[in-house]
Amino acid sequence: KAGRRMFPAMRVKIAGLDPHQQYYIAMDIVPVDNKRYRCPPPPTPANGLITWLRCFISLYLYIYLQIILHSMHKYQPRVHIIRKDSSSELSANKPVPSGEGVKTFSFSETVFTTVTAYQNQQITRLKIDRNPFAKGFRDSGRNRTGLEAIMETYAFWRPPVRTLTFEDFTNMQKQQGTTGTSPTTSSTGTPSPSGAAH
Amino acid sequence: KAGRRMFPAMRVKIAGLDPHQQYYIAMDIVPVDNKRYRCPPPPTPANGLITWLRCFISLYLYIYLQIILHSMHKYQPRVHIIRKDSSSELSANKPVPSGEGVKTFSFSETVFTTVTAYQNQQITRLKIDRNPFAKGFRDSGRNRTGLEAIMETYAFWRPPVRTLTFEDFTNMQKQQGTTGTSPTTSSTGTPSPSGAAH
DNA sequence: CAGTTCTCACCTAGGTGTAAAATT
DNA sequence: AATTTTACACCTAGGTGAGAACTG
Repeated sequence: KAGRRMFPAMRVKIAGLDPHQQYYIAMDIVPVDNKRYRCPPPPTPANGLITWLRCFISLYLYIYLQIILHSMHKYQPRVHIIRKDSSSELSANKPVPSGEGVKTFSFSETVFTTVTAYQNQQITRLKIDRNPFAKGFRDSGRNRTGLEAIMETYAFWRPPVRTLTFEDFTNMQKQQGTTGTSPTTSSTGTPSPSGAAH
Repeated sequence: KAGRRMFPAMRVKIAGLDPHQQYYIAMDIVPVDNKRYRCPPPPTPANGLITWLRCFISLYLYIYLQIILHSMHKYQPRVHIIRKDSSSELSANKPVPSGEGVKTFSFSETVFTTVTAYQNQQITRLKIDRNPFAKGFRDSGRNRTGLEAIMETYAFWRPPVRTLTFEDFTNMQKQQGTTGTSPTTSSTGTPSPSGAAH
């Protein structure tokens, strides 16, 4: 066991795929630059957090990627949708293919900076308040109430991990069939996950 | 949440598949008869337990099936290997197809009887000694030692749940390619998981 | 009374930030 | 001095059988 889990997690919603076509969904994380960042890190636009909240998500797909990042650097997660017939071999070690039948999406809202210790007290509070595993550090004095609390609860709510069933794929195909034709993607995520040191 | 997890879990090892062919692996549980069993249940052949222990298992595939069974009945788990080109639609609700390209395996060692309360003290001890979640009830006086303890540890050891990666499939295909040609299957399992009542 | 359901203490398994210690 | 590593208390999440309570 090495490194720590990314939080909040990268989440994407995909619509408009061709139900008669098979696709690969790939994800990677690429460096934004070669700079080494020092404290305090530049302020991060956290207002995109709630903006992208959506209520209906049809299918949860958990991928445990073990990605090694360098600390104190900026990274950009990307999502790739690859039509299966685009005859390029897929491998975890090779770069994602490009060209016809391959679409890559990256969102500036999800750029994050890796750290081993939080340099900013606001980031610490954000994570303590949002991550259920950090409940032990929560300041019960400043509890959020009402709609705000509910929204925050649902913003990062996730069902327990499970393996997909045939019914999931059936429902997925049904839902894909009811939408349009051109690929659309939206994402929810924030900066500031802690990264695993090399 | 309803019912309880099957323990020990059904485990199969498959070899001899054609690496250039795609397959579905399916599993179901069928009733052995319509009888309703009463205490004490007939003695179960538990000696097949260690007999089938194997050291090399290349790939773990976790499937969380939610199967509803009736209590106090006997059931037989089955495993199906279905060549993908056998053009019959696969569904969780329809019965498994049969015919060319479909092979079904069932092992009498894995027949089990569903209960809501253990009728046999030996079964209780078996489960307490083997299931890591029941460690709290273990009688530390009768600890097994030496090779026996190691074997028992490995007999039901399982890695943490994770999603498969491309490398897993790559390795899987390599390993399949090195073995023979005709499908072979072996299984480890014992009777007596507790079932979810209807 | 035979079976079933429910609650509970006790586990496994692993994700948090903290603070001290180690490293560079 | 800045950064990383490590051990730790405190969580989430959920799987055990025991035993009480419940049901027909």
